[in-house]
Amino acid sequence: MRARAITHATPAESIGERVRATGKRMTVQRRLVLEALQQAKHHTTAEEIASRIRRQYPQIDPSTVYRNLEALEELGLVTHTHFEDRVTRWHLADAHRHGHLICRSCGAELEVPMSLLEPLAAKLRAKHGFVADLAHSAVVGVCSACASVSSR
Amino acid sequence: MRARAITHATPAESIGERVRATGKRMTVQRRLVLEALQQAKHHTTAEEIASRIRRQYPQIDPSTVYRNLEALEELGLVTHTHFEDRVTRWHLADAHRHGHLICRSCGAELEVPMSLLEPLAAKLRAKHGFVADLAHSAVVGVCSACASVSSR
DNA sequence: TTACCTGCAAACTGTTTGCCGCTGT
DNA sequence: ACAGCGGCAAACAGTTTGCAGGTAA
Repeated sequence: MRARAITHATPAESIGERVRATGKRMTVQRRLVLEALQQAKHHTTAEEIASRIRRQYPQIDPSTVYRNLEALEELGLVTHTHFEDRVTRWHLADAHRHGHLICRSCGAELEVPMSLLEPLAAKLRAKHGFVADLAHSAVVGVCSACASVSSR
Repeated sequence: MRARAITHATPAESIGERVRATGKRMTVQRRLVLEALQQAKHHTTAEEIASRIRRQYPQIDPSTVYRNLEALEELGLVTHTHFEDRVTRWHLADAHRHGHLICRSCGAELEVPMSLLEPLAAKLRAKHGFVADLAHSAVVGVCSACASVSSR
């Protein structure tokens, strides 16, 4: 058995196959984008991905990162979410899905299990036939620490 | 009793008072921004506000609109929400609050009563002490029409 | 060999900022 | 009178696009 540089839920080989199966190619840059996403574990920004890649591949261009993220998202391998700023966060599609709570006062990020958000999704589906993706945008509010300070 | 140009829940006079009470001023441009927000009823963008004002006051500058929206938000007279694009939506703070559902397939916008979202907010408050503002960001997903098409 | 993909440079959108003269209070 | 405010122009961040040469399959 061949040694693997990457030990992850989805082996690099099958990702390569999925990419090639659609007529797309597995380039060095595309692999590096995928590796950067795996190493980050949680959500990252395109800029973070670019600068991480730049360490071993300095000529990487931001536009290449963006184009790859878009291509990989089309293949269903990558998804993105929105926080409170203007920056898109990216992660592997098979990564552990969860909701995000963002404190508008201190910027703290909390993660909550999807099971907590699911009842609302079920209600929206039942009442409006709307299939909500509650992990797509962070929930904005005030965290417990900031709330207790401001209520004094 | 004096006739009012604006008939709205919050009379223009008291808005002017609230503005002046904090050392800020009620300028022509600021009044026009407020009027544009009232006329739009629902969420609008800064650019929409600017172009609406431009009809009767052509020299208005986008930066003036932004600065006014920011100032009025500080006073609690105006709030903003985020949809799926990169554009901020603005509305009067006393406007009817509601949640937004945005279809990522056809772009349709649905409004839902806050009462539907409230149970989740209550849960987040109870479990995490997090005071969620569920009207701040639209809920992204797939509307019933698009969902039924794509599931065939 | 032929799409697909890359790096580079330039454009683009929504928004912010510095400056300086004007104006509401 | 004087701090707040407006218009203008320029800067800004994040992202997208056109191009021409390079490379995976």
